[in-house]
Amino acid sequence: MTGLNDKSRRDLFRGSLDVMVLAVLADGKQYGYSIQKRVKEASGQMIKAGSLYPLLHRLEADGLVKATWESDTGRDRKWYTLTAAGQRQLKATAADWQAAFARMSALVLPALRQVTHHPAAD
Amino acid sequence: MTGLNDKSRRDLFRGSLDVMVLAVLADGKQYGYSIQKRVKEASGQMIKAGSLYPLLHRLEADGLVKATWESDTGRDRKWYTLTAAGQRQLKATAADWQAAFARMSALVLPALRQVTHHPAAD
DNA sequence: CTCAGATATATCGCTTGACGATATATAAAA
DNA sequence: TTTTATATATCGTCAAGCGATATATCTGAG
Repeated sequence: MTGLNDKSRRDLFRGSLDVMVLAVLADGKQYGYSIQKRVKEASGQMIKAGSLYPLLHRLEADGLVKATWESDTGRDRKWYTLTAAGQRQLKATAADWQAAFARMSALVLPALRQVTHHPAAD
Repeated sequence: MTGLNDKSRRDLFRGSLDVMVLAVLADGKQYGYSIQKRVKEASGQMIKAGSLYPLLHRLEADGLVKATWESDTGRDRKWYTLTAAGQRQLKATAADWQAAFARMSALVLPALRQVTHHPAAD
C-alpha cells in the first residue's frame, strides 16, 4: 500500500502531460509556472521544470499554443494560449485518452479485486 | 476526431504496460504470446513483441513474476506467474493508477467540455 | 537594507523504455 | 510443400521526462 516510487509514477504519467497542459489552457491564458501549479493542484502530478518548458516549446512549435511575453504585474511572464489547432488537438486527444483509460480500467480493476480477495501462495 | 497518432498512443501507454501485464497474470499463468493477445483484446492496446519480452525479463529480474519452460501441448512455452511480490506490486500500482486516472479525468473532462461548447477564435 | 526563499524561464546531458527490424524455430493450414 | 500463425529473443534508434544547473526578479523577514 506504499504507492508508487518516483520512477513508476514518472512513467505512468508519460504521454499524458501534453493533455494535462492543454486542458489547463482550455480555461484561458496561463504562464509556465502557473500551469505547473495548476496541474499539480488538479491532478496531483508535478511536471518538473525540466519537462515543462521543453514541452511548452514543443507545443508551440507544433502550433498548438501561442506564446507572448507580457507583464501584468510589472513582471515579465511568457503567457500561453491555445490556438484553434490546439483546441482541436485537445478535443481529439482527450476523448481518445478517456476511452483508452476506460478500457485499461476494465482490465486492471478486476485484477485488483482478484489479488485482493484471492491472494495466491508463492 | 481523428484520434491519436501512433507516437502519441505509444507514449500514452508508456508506464502502464507493466500494470497491464501484471493484471493479465492475476488470472493465472500465461505465456508471452498469450499475454500479448489478452492485453490487446481487453485494453485495445497492442504491446509489440520488441516491448513485451524485454518487459517480461525486467519483471522477472525484479522478482515480480516467475518463469518456467513447459509444454502442455507438445510445444515449449515460457509460462509466467505472479510472485507474492508481484501481487503486492499489482495492488499498489493498480490502486495508484486508478486514483491518478480519476484525478486526471477531473482536469481533462471539464476542459474537453469547455473547448467543445465554447470554442474561441484564434 | 540585506539576505533568503519563492517565483519564473531556460538548457544540457543522462537514462529509460517502446519500437521496428531482424533472427530463429515450430505448429497448423492451404 | 509452402505459407501463415505461433513463439521467443535481441539490437539500435528515438523520444521524453528528469536532475542539475544557470540566471534573474520579486517578496518578506530580520
